[in-house]
Amino acid sequence: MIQELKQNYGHLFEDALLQEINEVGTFKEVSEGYKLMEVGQYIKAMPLLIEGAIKILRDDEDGDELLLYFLERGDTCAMTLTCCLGDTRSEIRAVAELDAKLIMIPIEKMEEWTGKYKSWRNFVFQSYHNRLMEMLDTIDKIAFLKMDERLLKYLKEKSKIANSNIIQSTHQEIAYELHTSRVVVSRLLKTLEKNNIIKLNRNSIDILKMS
Amino acid sequence: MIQELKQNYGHLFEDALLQEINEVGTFKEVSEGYKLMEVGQYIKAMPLLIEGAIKILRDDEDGDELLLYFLERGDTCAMTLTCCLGDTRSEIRAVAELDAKLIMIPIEKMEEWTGKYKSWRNFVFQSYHNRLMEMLDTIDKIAFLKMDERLLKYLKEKSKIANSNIIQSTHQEIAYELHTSRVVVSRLLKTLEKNNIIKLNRNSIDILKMS
DNA sequence: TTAACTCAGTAACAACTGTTACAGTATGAT
DNA sequence: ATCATACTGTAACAGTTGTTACTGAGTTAA
Repeated sequence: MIQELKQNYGHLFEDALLQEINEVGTFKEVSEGYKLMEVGQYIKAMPLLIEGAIKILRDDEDGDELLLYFLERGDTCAMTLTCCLGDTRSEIRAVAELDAKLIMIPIEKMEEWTGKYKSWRNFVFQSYHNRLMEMLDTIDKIAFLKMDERLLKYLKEKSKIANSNIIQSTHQEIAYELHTSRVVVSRLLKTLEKNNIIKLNRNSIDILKMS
Repeated sequence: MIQELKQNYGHLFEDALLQEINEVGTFKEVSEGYKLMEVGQYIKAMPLLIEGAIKILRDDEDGDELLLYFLERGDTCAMTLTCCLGDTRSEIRAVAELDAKLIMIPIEKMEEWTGKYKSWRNFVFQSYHNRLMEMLDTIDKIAFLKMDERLLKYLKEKSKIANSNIIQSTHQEIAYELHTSRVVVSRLLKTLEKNNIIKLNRNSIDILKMS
């Protein structure tokens, strides 16, 4: 495991810390769609993402959902960090967007390392910072943009994460993540296709213009 | 200053830290409406709120705005924390919601103290946690609630912050903070009045039912 | 090849929100 | 008292989004 760790986090952490991570961390490999975290679940470990992508979703009590943001290589889940402190339950749901490789750190180490390693502390602060910025961005989108703009941004983000111009999703799946209905998504996608921005196929969408 | 510091933060921080805060912090008293932070401004100090309340607003490029959340006694601004790290500009606007008393800490101390004092570290983490939870709450409101529910929640929050059943705002001011139009606010408020939930006056609203 | 199922396209309509316009009332300044 | 201004109420309408219903085209399994 140590080589993948060094590759992704070597520039961030000092050797002693990398050594400790290697000792206490457990390697985990999950496939696309794997549920890493459910709402209400207690958090026992903190993930360091080595490869792949994870999507973070917010659920409300009526079963509605909304995509908050994606995590990529080098990221960790700030929600996990934050939950460790209060020993509270998860407020969000985490699902593998792509096949992913993770190192799971027992939460007891969290506090120990924040005192011991400056690099760890900075990593944690930086993670909080990134996540707050993502949340702000999410708020901007739902507060200030109309559905057609949100949809287009969503498609571009998905495309970037998957590193492909082809998005493998049904209209229904997109509707869930944007918290709207399938019919609305179909309608807006059709308009995007008419404007030669995308091409629609069954179960997939080609992005033609990345502008 | 030391007595107000001890009163509000004495249970959180050890004496040595309180002493340091007292030495390097500067006391600041501002009145309602005072702009503590504009978008794009560099951040030179971190505020510890002693008394009063501060509202945190998000602006978009078209001059539209949206209320994110309120800070109260004992809170600090996580956005400030986060900006200190990257030496970046503020992403938000902060305005005194009520007359407020603050202690301003030079940002150089931030990192020094996170290494030195466990209580400070925990305070900073807890602040991040609280702010992330507030942001989640804000997202819930704008994503899952209709305008009438958002309006009612807004009124109740304002009332709680001001510690009064009377809200001193015009419909236009409310419209700005909810990112909608004055006419929509007037319309929905009228409906709330018809349902005996509020009473409307010029420049103020009485909340009748707090349920 | 059927049958069952999933997915996408479309129309018609409803609900909610945003916009424009105008009227009336309260407030404060001169 | 008069005037200008700020605030609120209301109507009429437009635009966006959400809902229901139905159709037909792919896909998969028996």
